[in-house]
Amino acid sequence: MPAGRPMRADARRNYDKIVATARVVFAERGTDCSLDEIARRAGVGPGTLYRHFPTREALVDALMKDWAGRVVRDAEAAVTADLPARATLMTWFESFVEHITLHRGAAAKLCAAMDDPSSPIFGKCQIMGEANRRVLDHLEARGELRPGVDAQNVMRIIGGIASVTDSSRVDLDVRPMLEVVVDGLVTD
Amino acid sequence: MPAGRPMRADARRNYDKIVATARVVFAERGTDCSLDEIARRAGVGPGTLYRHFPTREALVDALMKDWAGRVVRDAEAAVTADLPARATLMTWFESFVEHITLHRGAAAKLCAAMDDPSSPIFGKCQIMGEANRRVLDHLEARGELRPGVDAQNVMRIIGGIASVTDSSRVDLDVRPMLEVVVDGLVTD
DNA sequence: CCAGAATACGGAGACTGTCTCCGTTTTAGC
DNA sequence: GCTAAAACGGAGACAGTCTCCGTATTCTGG
Repeated sequence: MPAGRPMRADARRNYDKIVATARVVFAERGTDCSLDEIARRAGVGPGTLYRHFPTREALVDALMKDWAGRVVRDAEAAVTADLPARATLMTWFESFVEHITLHRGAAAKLCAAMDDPSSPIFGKCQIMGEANRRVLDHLEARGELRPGVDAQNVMRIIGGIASVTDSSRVDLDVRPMLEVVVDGLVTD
Repeated sequence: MPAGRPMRADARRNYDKIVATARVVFAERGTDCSLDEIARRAGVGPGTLYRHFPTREALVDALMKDWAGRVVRDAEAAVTADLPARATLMTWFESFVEHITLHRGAAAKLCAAMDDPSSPIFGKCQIMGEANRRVLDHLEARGELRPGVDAQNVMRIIGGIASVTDSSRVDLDVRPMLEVVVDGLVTD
């Protein structure tokens, strides 16, 4: 991002207050909570919130500041652990699901943004996509992946599992589902 | 459903008008359109709509009157065609996705209702679940399915793929994704 | 066929959430 | 300090959900 000139002190203060409050409220009520409530609890007017974050996704994006680093780190860890393909994929996919379901409702938003370059969180999807490709390429190079598998589609499948799990009333275990996908990806 | 007494003539008339209009508006704008708009276009007051259909899902459910029959028929067809496991699953899963994405936004609602007996469309999920189990049981009996696969989870995975596809801005082909899942389900 | 009871209608409006506009306040730079 | 630029914040427009209750329609039995 172009630096522009530094933010004015009050702007910076409010920006930070909003982000901090959003983190709390998103955790409490999920990503679809009222934005005006966040503004109220942050002690700013709604106008201030919307000036800093024109859309809900822009706010979600701001919360994911250090998220990208964690994603890349986990992908790298899965690769360097140098385990059998099945274990590598399971580890990575579990991380994937965990990252994408940080807040309730986030998974569906991320999935929807995967093919929407105009979305503020499209960049995050790209990062996720690159991390995912990193893992798959590694396995492919070792011939442990079935040919013709598109990394983007793998991301969609795992994203779908995460979304469904996230929107379910009950607490589901994603691993059996991930195992099916893993079995569908590895060569035997 | 217990018959109760027959509906009053005007009630029946309005009920039918609302359902017919909802079919049109859902097709135009998806399952998340304004319910008041449906009422307006059906020429009834909002009160009337909400009396007949207390929730949006109750209305969705009413639209799926003949849906259940089609689902069961397709599952049966996939079984009786007696094709190899891969082809059977692909055929069935493609039908599954088609049925669950009848209207934009429907897939996510169906998935969320899968584990929510209080949802008006829970019954539809049950039907879908039984149809799906029917197909999987058939393959399992022939030893063409990997052991330990839970039909409910398969439904969630396919539902997830459908949801993600449905919410995507671009027009995706689900088949490559379904193929991964199929590969993960069949014995080689 | 008509009167009365039962049922259903419908729309005004309460409520909640989104988002904007613009008069007022705060900050930064000189 | 003074001024211009930047940011604030909250009133309020707008849209969607959903309810309440006075009014209208339908059904029933005499």
